[in-house]
Amino acid sequence: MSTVRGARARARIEVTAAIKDEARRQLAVDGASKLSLRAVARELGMVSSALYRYFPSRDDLLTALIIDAYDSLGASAEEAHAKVSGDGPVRRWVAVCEAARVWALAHPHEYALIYGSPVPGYTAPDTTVPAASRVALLLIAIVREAHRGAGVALTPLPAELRPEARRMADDLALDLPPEVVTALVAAWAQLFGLIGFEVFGQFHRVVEDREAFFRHAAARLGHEVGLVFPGGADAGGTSTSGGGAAPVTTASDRDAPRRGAPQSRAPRRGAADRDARS
Amino acid sequence: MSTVRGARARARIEVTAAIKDEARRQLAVDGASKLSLRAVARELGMVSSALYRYFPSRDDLLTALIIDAYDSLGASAEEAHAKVSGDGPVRRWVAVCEAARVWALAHPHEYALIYGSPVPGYTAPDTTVPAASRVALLLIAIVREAHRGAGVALTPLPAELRPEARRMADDLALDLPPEVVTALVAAWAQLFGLIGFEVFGQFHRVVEDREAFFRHAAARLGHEVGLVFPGGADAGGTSTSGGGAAPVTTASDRDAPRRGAPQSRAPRRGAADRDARS
DNA sequence: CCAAAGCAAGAGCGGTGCTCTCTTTTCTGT
DNA sequence: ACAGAAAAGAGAGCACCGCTCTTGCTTTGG
Repeated sequence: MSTVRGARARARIEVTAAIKDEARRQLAVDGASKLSLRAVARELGMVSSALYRYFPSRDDLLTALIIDAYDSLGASAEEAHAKVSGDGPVRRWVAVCEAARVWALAHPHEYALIYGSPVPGYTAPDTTVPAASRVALLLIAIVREAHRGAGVALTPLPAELRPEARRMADDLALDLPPEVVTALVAAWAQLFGLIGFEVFGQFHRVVEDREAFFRHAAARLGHEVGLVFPGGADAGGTSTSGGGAAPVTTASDRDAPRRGAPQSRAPRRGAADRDARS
Repeated sequence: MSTVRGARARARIEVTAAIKDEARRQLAVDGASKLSLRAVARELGMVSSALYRYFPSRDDLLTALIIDAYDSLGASAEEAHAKVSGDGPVRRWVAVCEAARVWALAHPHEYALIYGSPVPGYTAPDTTVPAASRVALLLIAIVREAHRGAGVALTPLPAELRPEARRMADDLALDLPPEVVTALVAAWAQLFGLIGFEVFGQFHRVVEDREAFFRHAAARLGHEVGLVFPGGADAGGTSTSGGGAAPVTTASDRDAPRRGAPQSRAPRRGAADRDARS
């Protein structure tokens, strides 16, 4: 009953997919705000009114594209994560961040659709929530596992933020300390700040080697959420001292004890963290 | 030069301002993509074609609005900075960040215009650059002064990033070490990541006490660029040691399992419902 | 004072999202 | 197997959009 529900049902699925494909194609050319039902219909050889049999309005088509974009991004991130699932948390964290960046650069207009300015007069329905959460859930899972496994390094919260931090911890991941959850939410937003600036061209004439820059920034973000850098390499294997964990030099700031011996018994391929990729 | 150049010239200036005002008003209601020259003209009691005497196209009107928005944001930030110019670098840093956030929340559509998805088919002319740089220059100035004064804490860079970091340092602020410039650029993007997520509704049902959250995140950002926290106060005055600088305590070390085993990373539906833009 | 320049108005072009009606095709219950 | 229901396409039409071009009127500077 579920497989072939008749020629009509199958045709509907196909036409729906064709509409979304053509819409996505136009999206990549003209951007979301120029998405035109008539143009899509024209390209598909149908008449504009016929599209309304499939999507009751332009906004509904947009919603479908948004969900697809979230899912595409989420799938990319999950796939990248799965590829390094045996590695340490920092590496997994950076892998997910990089996957998000790569996806965004490959699909700038779809990225704009989901993380850019909201389309005015349009509010995304709750149907988008599960798809939208995938990357965040991945990040949470990485940090949670790091916490469960090797432990995470905590940064104390100011008093004024403590109740809110506890609330967020309750909402999002009950088994993580509020300090970590707070840092995680911030890192989540900051990650897409980095990606957005690159995709939207704000780094034009500012950052040239954007891949290296992003990798470093993502690693710093990972440190910020408390992931412990094994073996002492932030990202290069050549940095001094124990990891990006603590500032190292100049005047005033003397650093605090790191957890774990800096160089002792790299549990796994610590230092080569990212050199393997170049 | 701007003295009375005849009634006609003055009228032109006034009408131009009136058009921009009305356009801004519509922007705040309907958003950038719904900006309609005809509607502006209608509201102003003129005919649509007359507007083209003042702005040769819709995009040129948009450019004018963009520059105004950058300038408005920049002025807000500079004003906030001036108000705390006697304080330490962290305070000034956070003040500028908060000013940007407050401005963005007060002018969400103008914020979307300058930091949201770029309008497709529209590329901002170089005329926008000076206005767009004001906030960044302010952040640079704060860090530079902190560096000259109390010294900043450095975070070592990975080898692969060093050439690029040096290049950025040369471009942006010759008298700052590359490590700081790199962190500064990252913090700049991350700051607008935080603001953007809040303005665009990504924090809906995730962060409630957004002001406290932002203040903390901004302070962490300040630390990340090497600002030294005086007296150990993060934002409220309860943090230990030399500032939010270093992780202080570690989380559970309870049964750290051997990490060879592929643990299921059970995402476990943890009440994680967030809303994308609303 | 008068030609030149600036300006408003109107008509018009091709485009948009969307609705309504009418016809054709496919599915389904008896 | 067939009639009725449901789904789908076609086309006309509405009100809007950005933008262009032509036609007159007003201001201004030499």
